[in-house]
Amino acid sequence: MPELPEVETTRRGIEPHIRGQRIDDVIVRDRRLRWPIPRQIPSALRGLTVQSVSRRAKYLLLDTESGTIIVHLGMSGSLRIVTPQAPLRPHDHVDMIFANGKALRFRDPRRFGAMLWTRDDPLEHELLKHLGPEPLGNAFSGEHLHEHSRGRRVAVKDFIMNSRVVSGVGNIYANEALFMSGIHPRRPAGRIALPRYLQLADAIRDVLSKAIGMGGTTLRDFTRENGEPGYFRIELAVYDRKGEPCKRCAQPLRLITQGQRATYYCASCQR
DNA sequence: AGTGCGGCCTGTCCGC
DNA sequence: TGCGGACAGGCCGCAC
Repeated sequence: MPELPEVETTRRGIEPHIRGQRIDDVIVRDRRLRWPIPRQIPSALRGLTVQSVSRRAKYLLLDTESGTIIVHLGMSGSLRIVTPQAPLRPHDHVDMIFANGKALRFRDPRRFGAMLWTRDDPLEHELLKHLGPEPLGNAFSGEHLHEHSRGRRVAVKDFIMNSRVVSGVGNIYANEALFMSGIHPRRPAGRIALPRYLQLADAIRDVLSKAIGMGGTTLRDFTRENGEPGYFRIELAVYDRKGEPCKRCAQPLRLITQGQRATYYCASCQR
């Protein structure tokens, strides 16, 4: 479900409610996520104060004075600000109760998400330390993509979805960015010249920024911290539009499979 | 080293 | 109406 814009939308939504707030309690109803929620999480967190909510790739980092809660939403996770009395829905696995009377509620039907705890630098955590540059940060560029793709035969779509190359580019936005830059998703990454990578990097930045500005994309079930959907869906040019006319040339869009993921593209605009 | 899969889970939708 | 199968926004870990 959530890609980088949806995670960033969540971060912006929850931070004002929990920043500076003391954690009074943590209720774990089901610890079976991708990795089990550590047993010490409730006792370790009780009494700590959330200093800030930051993001690295699709990981949310709730920083406290003595450690960091690492949250990943996986395919179906969401975080919402509720009152602790709000009725529970299925798959509401965790509540963090704050001193201001609000609760941060973690829901994840498919349980591909994660909630972990580290007292060390979270960026050095095994899950985060090999991540490539942030696509909206200064270290990401067309030159970076060009340099790291030399000699590689992997399809460019899989290449930009590799989190060691650039972090946080998921399936929807990979499809969109390749359309925007006119690159065929199956083209081998090593056979794309620098000017096209400059365009692709621009497209990745643009599509992610714009989606964040619109509160992310809601296809099926993404909801923000307040339960609202994201509005970027109406801007999607190719994703989930099989057979519909290309917005540029009106040819029907195609759907193929790459790495067990859906790829949508225009066969005449993308080469 | 780079590449391509299988697998983790539940919910939903589609065709029969 | 019921049922099986395919599919879904992520990503680790393994075999080659």
